[in-house]
Amino acid sequence: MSVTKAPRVEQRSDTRMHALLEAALEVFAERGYRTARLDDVAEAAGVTKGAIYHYFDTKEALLLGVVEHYQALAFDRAEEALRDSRMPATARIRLLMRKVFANGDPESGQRLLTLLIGGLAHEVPVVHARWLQDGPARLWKMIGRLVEEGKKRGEFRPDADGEVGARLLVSGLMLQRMWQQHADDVPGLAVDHDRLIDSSVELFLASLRAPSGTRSSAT
Amino acid sequence: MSVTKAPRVEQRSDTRMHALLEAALEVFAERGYRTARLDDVAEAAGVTKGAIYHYFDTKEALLLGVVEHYQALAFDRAEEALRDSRMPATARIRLLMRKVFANGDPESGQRLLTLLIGGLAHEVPVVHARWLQDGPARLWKMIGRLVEEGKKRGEFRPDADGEVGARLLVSGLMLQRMWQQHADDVPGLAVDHDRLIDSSVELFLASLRAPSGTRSSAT
Amino acid sequence: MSVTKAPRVEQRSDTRMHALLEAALEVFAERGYRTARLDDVAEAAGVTKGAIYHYFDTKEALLLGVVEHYQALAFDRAEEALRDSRMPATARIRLLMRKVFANGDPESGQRLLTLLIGGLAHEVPVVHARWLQDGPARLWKMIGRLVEEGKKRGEFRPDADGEVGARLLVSGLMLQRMWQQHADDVPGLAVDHDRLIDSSVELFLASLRAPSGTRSSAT
Amino acid sequence: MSVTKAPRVEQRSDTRMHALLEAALEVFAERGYRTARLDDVAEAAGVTKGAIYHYFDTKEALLLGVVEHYQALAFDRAEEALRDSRMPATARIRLLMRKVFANGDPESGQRLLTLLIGGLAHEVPVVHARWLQDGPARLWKMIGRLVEEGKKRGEFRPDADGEVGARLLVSGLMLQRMWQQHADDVPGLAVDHDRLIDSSVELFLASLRAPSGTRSSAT
DNA sequence: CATGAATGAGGTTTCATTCAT
DNA sequence: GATGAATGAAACCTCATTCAT
Repeated sequence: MSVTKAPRVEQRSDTRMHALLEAALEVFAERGYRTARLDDVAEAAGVTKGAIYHYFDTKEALLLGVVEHYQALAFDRAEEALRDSRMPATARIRLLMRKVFANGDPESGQRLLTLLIGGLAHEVPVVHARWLQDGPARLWKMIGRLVEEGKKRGEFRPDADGEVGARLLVSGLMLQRMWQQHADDVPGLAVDHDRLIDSSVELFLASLRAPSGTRSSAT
Repeated sequence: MSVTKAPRVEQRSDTRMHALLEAALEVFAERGYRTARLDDVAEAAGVTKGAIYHYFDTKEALLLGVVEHYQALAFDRAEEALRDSRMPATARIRLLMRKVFANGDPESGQRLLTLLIGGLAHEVPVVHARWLQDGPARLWKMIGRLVEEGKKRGEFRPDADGEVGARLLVSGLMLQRMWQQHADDVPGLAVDHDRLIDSSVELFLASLRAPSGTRSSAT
Repeated sequence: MSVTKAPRVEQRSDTRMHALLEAALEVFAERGYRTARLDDVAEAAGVTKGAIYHYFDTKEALLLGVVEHYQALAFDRAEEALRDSRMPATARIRLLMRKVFANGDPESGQRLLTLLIGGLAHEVPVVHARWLQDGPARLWKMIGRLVEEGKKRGEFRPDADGEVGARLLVSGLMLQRMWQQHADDVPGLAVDHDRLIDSSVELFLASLRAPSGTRSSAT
Repeated sequence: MSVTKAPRVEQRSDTRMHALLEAALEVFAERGYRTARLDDVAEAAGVTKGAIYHYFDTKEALLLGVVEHYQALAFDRAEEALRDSRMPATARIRLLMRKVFANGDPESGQRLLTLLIGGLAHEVPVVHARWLQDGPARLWKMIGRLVEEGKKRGEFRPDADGEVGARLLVSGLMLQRMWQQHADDVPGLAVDHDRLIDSSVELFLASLRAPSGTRSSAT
């Protein structure tokens, strides 16, 4: 009997946990971490404030939970993209960026970024630093490695500063995406989401590409 | 006591005002707008909390003062860069980006960005939206116009998405600069400041450049 | 599961009850009644919080249970001491105090006192008043009666204020015992437990004793 | 002008401070430290809750302020009693106990004891330990020294355990006094205040006194 | 009987803003 | 103009108590 009891509890716990993470992302991104009240999170999750404390010791722990959860999701997609193929670096970079930035739910992606890039640096420096290292920095290092591969294969010119390029691509897309959340308030801010990603990636690739005619010299 | 007060009210006011703006930038950027206490600003400016209310009606008004002051400074430099020359678009873009991002006091530039990109979106949406429009968006539109010019002159290939490129350049550099403030806590985050700007600009220009061999091969 | 439950409900109930009382004394004395959490009591008793409510309606009821249980224990010993003998008052007082204060488990005695003398007065006035009446006051009245007996037999001088003396003896010993729990933190606080009791009783008796040689002269 | 400003501020500050200390003693003793709400203290002092934080960083700091303030007052009286005289030890002990326990405001004395003996041990161990050391323990050591003097002069018998006696006297009186606050709820608890002190001291002295007629014969 | 998730009232602490001096 | 004491509205967190399973 105790065999069947445990799973049920886990099941329920997991469901609630998940609901809390979603609600927290929503509210934190909407209001900002500091500004957001736990009451709001609770309400969004359909529970009362106190219930949150069954799952997270502290407001900050809840935030950390959110960050880790969604970061893991994003990198699962990212690594899947890289594992799948033995395509040219160019194609793999395109795929990687699509997987990371153009996921099914653009809303939640924007939200997370708004939350993470914004205020967190001051409000919860530890969480912020951790995210910076395990998120953006990790991503541009992935791209950096693909660029190196591409250079070896002669796809890219050997003198391009791929590291900085990768940083620019990642940071630029992130900030643009975050700002899209304010598209309504700032005239001229909105861009089509797919155009943003595609053009950015193509420009990035173009900036690295070996000038035509010099294909196989280099390295 | 009233004898000495009258003569240089304006003078003293301006000095105090300036001291307050500097102190506010410092404290807001250090602690974040919400987290920062007016007591701290007052202390940094060498006055008492109540005195702030002689110059600014509200904490938010103080913030707005800071944003406008430093934004004006940045765009004075920017427009000076554009007005000065009739050089090729390539060169003008280089100059513009240098003026905006590589100003004499990298500290204060970083600080301002940290403040503005960060939490402000949630905490003071009005100020944030205003800055977004008058700052970053204005800058990438400037660049966008230069790109159009360059296309007309044959410096750039006509099919490049200059608008998105300009956005990426501006956003990417801003976010990278902001993150540099956390270089100590996140291993592998630091980049040389000049390399960041130079490489970014060169890659941006490279991505727009007409493919070698075609066109007239001019710089 | 329901197969094993029925047979020894009573048995188990009593055991659980007892475990709860012990655990509650331990936790209440350690942390204080208010500060102590029912979770802690439950954990110390090896059950879950909810289970407590099968035995006690309320936290306060649990406390009352503890007080009555241990108070009864103490007075069982006390009355046994008095019933046993027809000795001189002096000897009976010695015996009484030993039974009450020098019981087998000095730990639990201290704990109880710590709990009862401490904060209870404010936190649970009803329980406190009840304990005061049925515990200390009852004890010093017992002693008072023994003193009266002693006076009649000429063991004690008739003008001694036995009532106040008994109060002083009881209160003094209780508070000293309670404070011994902090012997580690306060230098110079510790005293040997037996010396405390013996010396106190002897001094009390000496203070009552008829002056030598002046047996019948009074005042 | 600044000459006259400072004193006035100090003056006001001191007055408020004092009002807060009095109010805090009142409320803490009435409700217990934990149970007491800062709102109540504020109300009793005629200010709002927030104002307390101008004078004390924390609820605990306020408590510490109260303890130190009233402890200092009590020991000022005590030391004055000892300094004044070259009387026999017997007389000095009587005077000391009177000064400490029978001060002009029996209410506030009781209150303080109620606060200090009660719950503090669990709730604010640091403050409690400090008080124990600087208050009761210090007092019974004072008495202990007087007893030693009295032994040298032949006032007291040399074999009496003065140390334990002093402890008993101090603890007993304190606890009795504290309990007097509940005299209304517990029948038979009340004693006349002066009788309590006088009889206690006389019994204490009697217990130490050399048996009549055996002045120099020792043990 | 036992569990443990959920509730919700309550209290300390912070800080922008006001105002008498 | 400047001061700084006072206000009072939030917001996080705790925990006794309930109840469906």
